[in-house]
Amino acid sequence: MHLDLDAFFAAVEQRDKPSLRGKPVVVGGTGWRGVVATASYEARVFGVGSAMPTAMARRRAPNAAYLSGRFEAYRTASAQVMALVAELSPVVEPLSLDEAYVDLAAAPRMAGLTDGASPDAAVATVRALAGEFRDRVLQTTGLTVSVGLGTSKLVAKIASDLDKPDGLRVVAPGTEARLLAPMPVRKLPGVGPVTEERLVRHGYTTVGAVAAAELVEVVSLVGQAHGTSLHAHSRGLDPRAVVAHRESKSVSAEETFPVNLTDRSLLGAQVVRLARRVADRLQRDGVSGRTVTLKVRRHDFSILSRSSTTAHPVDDGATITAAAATLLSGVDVSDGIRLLGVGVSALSDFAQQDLLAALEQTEAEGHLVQGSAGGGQADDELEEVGAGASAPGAAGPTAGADASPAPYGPLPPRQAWRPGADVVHAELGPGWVQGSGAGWVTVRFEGPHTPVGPVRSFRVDDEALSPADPPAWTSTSTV
DNA sequence: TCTGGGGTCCTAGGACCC
DNA sequence: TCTGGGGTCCTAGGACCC
Repeated sequence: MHLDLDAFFAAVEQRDKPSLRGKPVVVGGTGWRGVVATASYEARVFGVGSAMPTAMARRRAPNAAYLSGRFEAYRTASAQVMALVAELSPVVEPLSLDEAYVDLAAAPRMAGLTDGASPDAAVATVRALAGEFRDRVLQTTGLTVSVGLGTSKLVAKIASDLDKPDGLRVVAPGTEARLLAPMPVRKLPGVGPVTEERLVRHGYTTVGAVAAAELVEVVSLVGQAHGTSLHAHSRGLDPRAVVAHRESKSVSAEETFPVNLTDRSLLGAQVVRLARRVADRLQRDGVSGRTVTLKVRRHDFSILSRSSTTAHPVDDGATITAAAATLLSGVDVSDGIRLLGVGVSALSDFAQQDLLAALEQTEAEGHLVQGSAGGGQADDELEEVGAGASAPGAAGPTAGADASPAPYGPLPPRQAWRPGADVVHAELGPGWVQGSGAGWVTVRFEGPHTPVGPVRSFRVDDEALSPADPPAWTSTSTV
């Protein structure tokens, strides 16, 4: 089974904000350089879609609500759904906050039905199971989910898209190739704009056309690995297993600036911030990595990357900053830098290493390893890799004090008063930010279980107004 | 209209080793 | 004396996904 929450971010917003139900809602970057993450179905009518620049969306749907997103609320809703998924089967592969594969062959309810002995019974059982699951998701989260079921990941994923939104589709065993054949090649996961163009240019417009081609022909068009899987997928074949626990292979942070940057000291300060974010997450996850990568998007939108690999894994901000700053020093920034990114890959399990190193050291020297939080590397390693840390603004031991001034331009609007954010007023209670600017915040006072609420405006520094946690959504059904 | 942020996987070339 | 073939690791770029 493949499941996919419908217009997930926008749906959570409409659930929690009664005044937005039935209205066009766009979640994503709300600044000049923002893009759309999710558009509600009402917004899609206007031609607004994912990955579209927000500026374009505003032209197409000027009356939509533009919200910057509340990831805490999305994470909570996602966790609730994933908990329900876990009741179906122990083998679940999450793809993102709103998508997952479930191996129903490992589900208790399917015992004895997946050996092909009785396809009809299997289809019936699977349909009932999926239907009940969808009911439970709606009941406990207030969200609709589309599910697809089939004999492989490929088929399940394509199926979940067919009856969207709020859909349930089962593709019976043996009917896969027939279902796929008339579809445009672009429908196959892994076929993007470039591959589509290449295939269509050679006459392969439908999945069936690819299925009828020789493997060597497909491989010659799109490459060995891609060609092999594409050819199999076109025939409805997909041997990939549902993998429950996938180790992450890289950790990165990147940021597009409001204006292009050419000043090296400003860029250096950004490298420090990004490296610190990456280090925090590495330490939180208990991993470290040997390869540090600097990503640069230039004024013309082209991307350049530079990487360096060290002998020992690193996870601390100062070391990652030093490596990234050295990489940046070799990049021409004179034409303007639009985005910087810092990443760490070639990850290894830090926690285990840490434990071992600490144990050895304790035994050998009779004291515990000292170091930064989560850091347990031998001191000489840190010195070796960190040597030559001459990054502009490279944080020394005083790092952590977060009182640094904004590195460029005017301060952005307070995080707490971004459009869509949850707030609470001392007298008027909970609400959410409709908009802010010119020293004022506009708040609508309503919650997931209230009627559409009233709007009031306040000075941005009004002490009665403060940021709030996302409102709790409680099941309305008693079934 | 002017393009986010977090990832994965693949390819190709060069260095190096046996 | 000039040269094979296979393998690993690293770097850079690119397609694709949500």
